[in-house]
Amino acid sequence: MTELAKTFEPGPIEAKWYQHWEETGAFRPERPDAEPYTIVNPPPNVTGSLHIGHALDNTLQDIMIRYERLRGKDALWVVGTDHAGIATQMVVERQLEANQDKRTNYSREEFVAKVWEWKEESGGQITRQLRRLGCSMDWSREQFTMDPHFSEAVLKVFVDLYNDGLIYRDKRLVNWDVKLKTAISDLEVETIEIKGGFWHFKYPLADGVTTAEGKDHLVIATTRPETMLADMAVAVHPNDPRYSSVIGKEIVQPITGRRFKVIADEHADPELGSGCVKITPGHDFNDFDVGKRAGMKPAEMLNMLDGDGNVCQTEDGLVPDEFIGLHRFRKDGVDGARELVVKRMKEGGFLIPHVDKDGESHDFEPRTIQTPFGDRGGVVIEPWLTDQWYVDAEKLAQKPIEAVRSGEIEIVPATWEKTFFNWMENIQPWCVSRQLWWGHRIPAWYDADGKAYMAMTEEEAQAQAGEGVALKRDDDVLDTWFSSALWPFATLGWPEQTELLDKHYPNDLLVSGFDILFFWDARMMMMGRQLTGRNPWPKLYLHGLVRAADGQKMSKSKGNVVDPLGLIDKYGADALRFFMAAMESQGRDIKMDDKRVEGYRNFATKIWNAARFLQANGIGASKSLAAPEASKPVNKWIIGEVVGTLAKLEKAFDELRFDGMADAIYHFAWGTFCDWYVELIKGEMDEETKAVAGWAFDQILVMLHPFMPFITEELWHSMADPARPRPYDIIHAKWPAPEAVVDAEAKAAIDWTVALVTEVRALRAELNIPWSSRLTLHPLDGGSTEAAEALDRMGKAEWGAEMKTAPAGSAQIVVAGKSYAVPLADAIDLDAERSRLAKAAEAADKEVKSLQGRLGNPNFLERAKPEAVAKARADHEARAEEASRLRAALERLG
RNA sequence: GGGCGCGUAGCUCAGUGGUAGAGCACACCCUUCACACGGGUGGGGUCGCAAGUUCAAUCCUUGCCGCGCCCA
Repeated sequence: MTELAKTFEPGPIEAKWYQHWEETGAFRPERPDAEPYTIVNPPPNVTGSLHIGHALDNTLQDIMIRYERLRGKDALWVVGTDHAGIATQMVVERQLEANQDKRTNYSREEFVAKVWEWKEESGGQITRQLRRLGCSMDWSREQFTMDPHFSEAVLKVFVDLYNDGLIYRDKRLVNWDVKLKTAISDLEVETIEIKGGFWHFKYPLADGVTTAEGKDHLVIATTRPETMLADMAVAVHPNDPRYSSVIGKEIVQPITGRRFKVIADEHADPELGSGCVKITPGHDFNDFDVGKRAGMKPAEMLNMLDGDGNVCQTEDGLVPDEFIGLHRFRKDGVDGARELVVKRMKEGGFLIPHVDKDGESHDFEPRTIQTPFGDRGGVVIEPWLTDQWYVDAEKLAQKPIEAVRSGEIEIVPATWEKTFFNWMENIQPWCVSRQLWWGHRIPAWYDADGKAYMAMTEEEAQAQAGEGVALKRDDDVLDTWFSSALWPFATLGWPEQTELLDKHYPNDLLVSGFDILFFWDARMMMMGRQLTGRNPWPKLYLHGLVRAADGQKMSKSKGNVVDPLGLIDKYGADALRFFMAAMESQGRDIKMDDKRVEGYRNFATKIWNAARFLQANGIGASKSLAAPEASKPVNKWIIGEVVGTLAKLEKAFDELRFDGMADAIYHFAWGTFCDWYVELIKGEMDEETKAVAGWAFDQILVMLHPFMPFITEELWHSMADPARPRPYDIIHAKWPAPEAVVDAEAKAAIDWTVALVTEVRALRAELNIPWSSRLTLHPLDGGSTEAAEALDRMGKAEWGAEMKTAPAGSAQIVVAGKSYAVPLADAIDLDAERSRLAKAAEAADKEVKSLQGRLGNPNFLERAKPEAVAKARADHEARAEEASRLRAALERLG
């Protein structure tokens, strides 16, 4: 055995073993004939660094992988990074900006080359950090979504889906980010409430027409007055009697002079404001639908903004010159189109002021507006009319919906299924084109007439178009999630039918945060079913968020981000991992709690010191996988406890109850092995005991290994005799197989010993009896006098002769219904002893009373389950016995 | 407005149709030869509120109050 240092220092041990594992290829040993077990890691952004959420996500996966590896499976944990289109492009653009440079100073090829350069130098920081956490992924097959084979798969998927009619080009409103100048997915839009205004305007009716009430105008209200420049209709509800006479009549827009119709549409709510709504189909999602219903084609819809969100001339040329080039609304303290529109309308007498409750007049009514923001750019999203590529998500969603409904795919915890169905059943077309340079460029080539040719290469496209036809490739790239949706199979070689793919696809489990259920998980299901005909995995485990100690979401802007590497430096990776497991109860968010991490660091130290004790007593590595032969109750008992713990642990693994796993191993190792077994065997170190102790400790190491890989590997080796080193590392050890059962007799005996020792200790503590004074216990009614050794060592007490009555000046204890007198030579504190006994008697009485009440109720006897009645009877008898013993003891005391 | 979840010891969280558990914190004792990052012993909860179902409710149902998240 290698002698252990007095204190456990995680740092050097972690570095040593991780390097050893990686160098020896330990993360994926050759196991060609073993049953496969596969998890793909959610690929972190190549720009990312390890945050606490990654620590949780990856710890849970590593626990599963290490567990299955110990169980002998060919465990493969696929790892890699994601090219993260927008995020990565932003990083490199910011770098350029820092040097007064910008992207557009370069050609596309030059810029993309710069991004690659950045990726090689600074990308993938996170993969180094995952190693600090002890994650055992297969680094030898590390992937990147822009790798050649992966990129080829992406393009193939695009072409195939297009040919299957599942991808199409369409002119629709998209969520346009005016800062990043690209379309983004509706999932990337965050709705935030901001303070805004609600303006009311008069829209004059043309040609002298008046309403039923005799008005020569309609009143419209809006939170976005600037869009007036592209208004194309005013809508009223078809059943609104106030306006039925003006439907089909025309409005003259005061600023542009544009004439357009009053149309009937149910979108106009008669209860809301005046009941009239201005319609700007090119700049509002609702209005777009209204416009389509009114017969307008997307191509005819007016657009008044450019990609930067500045006013441009509309197709009909009616926007006054003074508006052209203005920002959509006040920006950087400079008024924009919104402010000028209000000013001109007011000057023209078309603004209806808002009168507040104090009778004061204002241009607008202050309101809280639900406003869409881009989650990356951080600016207000503009609904913008553009040509984009769309995936027919509705069709692709069908199979995954059925798979989850039928149970082919299990979502854990199941509460997420409702959310999943709700989204999948109302899924919108998925806009997959992005106006970026970094990413998978869309494999579409256009001829002069705008006809598109889909092909893997330009040559193929040219062949389709015919010789001599001038082609131009689509400038856009694909949404990053489009490619990461292929992760479970393209990382294994798909579309080639490789051996790896055959063995490891479908995967066995996916672990992700619930925040990417739609972004990623659902899309893997869609792509998996469509492209491979199979579900990517049968089980999806969703965990929550790690929150700051006060329950707030962690964010850089709040400055409450906890760095997992800092926690590892302070407490060790094993402690952080154990914390993550222990706190992960299905679905709940985890509140960060350093004290708890510290507690698990202490747990690691406890294990460390237990190993030191065993070593000092000549106890080393076990010689067999099965439990050694045992004759002594204490040894039979601890073997049975291992069996019980293993059962609890495996059940928790089966149910993905990480907190249950942690609880089982923690309580066995500390509460059972260290607190009782080790104490009980002190001074009884015969060969049998040494063998059992060494075996039991090995079982702890192996069961703990998935949670605390570093300390267990270190102790695994240091427990071995240097002359006979372990035949394998613990990472490749065999999962416990005790081939033993719980011995009920031994268990009863040890339980009794534990109760005895606990009673004696309580007596000492409550009566303030110093450990220097030895006690003698006299049975009063034939109670057992076993376990003298334990009583001596752990209670500093010994058995005395049987007595009929307790002598004066005795304290008394009750163990398993039998009384013992404890004569105290020194003056006994009678009051303390009396109150101690009275308290115990009262507790027993209270329960007796409650059980009596239940048993006295004929309804209970008749209707309750027989087991419940039997248990109540047994409990009543035992507690009544105990109560009477305690009362008797009290009486004897006088 | 729709959906989901949560309110259990001072704190962070488990849990079960038969009168509640853990860790931390707290109090007292202990430098006992593995461990003070330790050992021992305790105190502490009308399980958010109200009704209902039941022999029995912290657990099931409904309503209310408070908090959080997602979607429109």
